[in-house]
Amino acid sequence: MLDFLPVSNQNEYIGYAVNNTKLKPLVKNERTTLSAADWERAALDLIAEAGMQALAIEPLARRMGITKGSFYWHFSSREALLEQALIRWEEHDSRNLNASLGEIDHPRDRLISFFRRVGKEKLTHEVFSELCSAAGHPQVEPVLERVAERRMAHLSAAFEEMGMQVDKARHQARLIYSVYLGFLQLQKQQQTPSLSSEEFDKYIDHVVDTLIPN
Amino acid sequence: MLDFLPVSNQNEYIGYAVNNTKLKPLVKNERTTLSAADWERAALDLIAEAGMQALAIEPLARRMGITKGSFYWHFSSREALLEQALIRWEEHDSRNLNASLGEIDHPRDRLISFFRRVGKEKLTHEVFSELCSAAGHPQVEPVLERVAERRMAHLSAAFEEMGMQVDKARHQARLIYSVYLGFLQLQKQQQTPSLSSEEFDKYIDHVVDTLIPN
DNA sequence: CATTAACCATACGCCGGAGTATGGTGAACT
DNA sequence: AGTTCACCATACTCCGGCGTATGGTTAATG
Repeated sequence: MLDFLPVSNQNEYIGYAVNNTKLKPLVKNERTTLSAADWERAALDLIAEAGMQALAIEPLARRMGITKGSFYWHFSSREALLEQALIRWEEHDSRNLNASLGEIDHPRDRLISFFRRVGKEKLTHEVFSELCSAAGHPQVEPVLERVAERRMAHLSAAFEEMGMQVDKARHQARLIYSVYLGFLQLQKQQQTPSLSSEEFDKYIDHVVDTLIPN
Repeated sequence: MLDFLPVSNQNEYIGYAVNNTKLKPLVKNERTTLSAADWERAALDLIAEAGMQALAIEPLARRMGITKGSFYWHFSSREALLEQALIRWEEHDSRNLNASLGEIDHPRDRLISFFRRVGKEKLTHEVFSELCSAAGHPQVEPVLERVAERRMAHLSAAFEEMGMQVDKARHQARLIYSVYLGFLQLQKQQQTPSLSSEEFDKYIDHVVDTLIPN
């Protein structure tokens, strides 16, 4: 299970739990107290599994073996939880993008790695996929827009580095990003080869061949 | 407003309304009785506007200026309505696909027209877009699978006609269909050029150039 | 003209999730 | 030792959609 923003809780919430109670890792605990971050992570897990419409606070609480009473101490509403969870996810995704594409020298390899990444980082992608299904949701929409902008900027930059003129690079970036989105959609429909088969590899090769120059 | 399966109501429902009451177009009517087909069309309209999760029977009834009492005469449940509405939509879409692609001679033009179709037939595409957001829904999933299969078969056939070997044609079809799905997604995120601008046309040209040989 | 059948309205009970109120508990500090 | 505070449980109310029951209305028909 990924962690989504490991520590650095300087901005934890507005004025609530800090949960620094782990100065001494007590003996019989392992039933310590929950923090807002725990709820956010659980929310993202649930979204990944069951989609946005399944994000209800009571089922979530049941799933965590706890009651609503806890939730409404950490958050003022369901909306607030979603907001924080989305922020957490977006930050995580943004860092991820830089980490996995920032340190690859050749732009061609960067582009290829963009596709290969679909298989890795499952949770992040599952969340993303569900968020895409919830475009139109007022809280989700701006997130998707920013993420798309960021990713397409990366792609576009890579193409420019490969000597493509700006307009064409933009178009190509949009095109590739569309392919990526469409792939996620087909994946949700179980209409994509099993992701680690040779069929899949051949398809990826085909995509790379037709979409990435050189 | 499109009609989705105009007449031919031989299979109207199981044994219910036939609604042939319009033998004499009476004078003061225009407040005639509703049929199951009316509910199905209204359901599709609602899905197109607000998505699957908004398909609730009471709001739908309000929207139609009527009450639940009518609905439960025509249908046994919300699920039954959805089922019929999806059947209606799928048939309509299937006929549409053949109509708009079946009579174009050159396969290249057929492929190009596949993209241009996104702009036309708004309602159908809006419904489709919302259905995509509801992949995972047990009643929607099989529909999406069949539709994807049908469309990719068309695309694949066109590429083969252009002299492409079978495997490559399949891959290319999947690729193009992915682009199409991704485009719909970006459209829902309002991140696609305004659909009738030159920006849009240039993008389409770029797509056609890089994805369609010759 | 009375009856039947198609169609719709009204009124109900049920369920599940959102919030609220309030009280309980354990650890930490004084 | 007692108070405080962070955290959680319990028990409500409210709301909106689902499905049912039942009765009303209208048109066709014998």
